[in-house]
Amino acid sequence: MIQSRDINKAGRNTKEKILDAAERLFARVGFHAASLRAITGEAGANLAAVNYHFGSKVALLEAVFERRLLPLNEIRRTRLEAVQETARKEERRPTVAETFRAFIEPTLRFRDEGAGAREFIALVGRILSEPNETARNIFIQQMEPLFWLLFETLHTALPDLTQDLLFWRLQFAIGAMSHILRMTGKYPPLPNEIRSEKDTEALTERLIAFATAGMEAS
Amino acid sequence: MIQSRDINKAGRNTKEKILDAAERLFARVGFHAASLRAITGEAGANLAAVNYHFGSKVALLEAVFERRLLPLNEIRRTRLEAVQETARKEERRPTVAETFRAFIEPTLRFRDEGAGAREFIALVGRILSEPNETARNIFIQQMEPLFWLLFETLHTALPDLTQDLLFWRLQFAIGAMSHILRMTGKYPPLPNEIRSEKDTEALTERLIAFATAGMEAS
DNA sequence: TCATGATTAAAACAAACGTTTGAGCATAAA
DNA sequence: TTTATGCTCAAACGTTTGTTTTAATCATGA
Repeated sequence: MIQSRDINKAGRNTKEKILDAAERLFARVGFHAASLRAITGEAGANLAAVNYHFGSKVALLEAVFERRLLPLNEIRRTRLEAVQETARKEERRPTVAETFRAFIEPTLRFRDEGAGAREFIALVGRILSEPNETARNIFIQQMEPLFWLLFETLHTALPDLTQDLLFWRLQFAIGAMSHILRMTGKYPPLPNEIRSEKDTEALTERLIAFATAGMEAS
Repeated sequence: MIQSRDINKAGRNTKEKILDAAERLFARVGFHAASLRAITGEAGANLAAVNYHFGSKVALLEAVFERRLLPLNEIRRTRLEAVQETARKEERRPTVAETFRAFIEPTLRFRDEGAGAREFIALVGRILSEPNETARNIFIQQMEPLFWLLFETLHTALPDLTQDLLFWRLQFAIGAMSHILRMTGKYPPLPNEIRSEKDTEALTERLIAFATAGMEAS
């Protein structure tokens, strides 16, 4: 009875299968357009299972976030603090490149930790541009402390920039990142002669280089 | 009878009021979430008027696009071609900065051409990240030739970049631009001590500087 | 003045949505 | 066995969606 949740494998599997399917569909078609019938259908579960296990659709979205965003944010927070700590010990300012690397590398690397993680990363990019406020607010709420840690680190890296200018340039960088996170597969107008670079590591380096140069623009 | 559409002022006003309201609501809540009842309600028109005047909801979206996107794209195309022409006459390569200026300046300036235009620009940013394919495809279809003109101009400006690298950096820049186009009002986690820079011209310069530096990153 | 076509109004349509209900089934504790 | 609990299931709930229909209203040319 106490650990019935762990013993009842059917129940646990249903809950996780719903989480997986929701992650996939939220990322692919957005929160609003992903119906509970489509989610439970893909999960092989009953329609009522969502409201039984999670309470509501938005609670399901929160659960999808918490399962992956908390660990991911923990990694990014740790790496950002490590950048600050290292720079402090070496009595220098953190560089913009290493700051962005601490943030971007774990984010894009997350894509290679299994199919579900890849869908989740696309979901992050998708939610950042969701028109629906309830969906976006859930995400922003979990993101805001990390955003300001990133902002603060960049501020010490670029002390000559006004906070106003720094804020907007960071928004540009976030826009660039979330845009490519959203780009799953056939997204852009497809170039035929251009080989689409799927390699995560190469894309990471390119994004870091782009964002760093943009932040440091004279 | 022949020009009854022009004579009947009530009808013309209804059609345009619907276009205005649709523009506003599509930008604010997205295509999917903007119901025809909300649109016609805000326009002060009857629900059936949309299907009478436009045929369907997606046709309404197309009409909203065509009213403003065609003139805007014409301006951007002309300016991009002028950049190429000027560089050719002066026997030099176009610069990245003037290329981006030709594209970004008309886009953001469009915001100051009345309230409706401002909503439309937000809509452009919104549609670029719409999960709904039908909505996005309508936009991409009208955008694609301009995208490749921009790509080609940047390619001559940066001949040392591989097409693959250029493509991705341009995607980064587009992501940055569409992100701020979407940022109407209270969008980002609001900084209190940071004065939000609303001035279009200043924002344009900042975006051009950021994108240019990113494209030219070593 | 009358007829005609354009436009609006109100109502209804089927479909899809999130959510709720209550019965049924399994398993563990008493 | 009996009781209780966790879970699944089919069915229905009331809304809301885009679209269609039918009748009424309006402006205009003959």
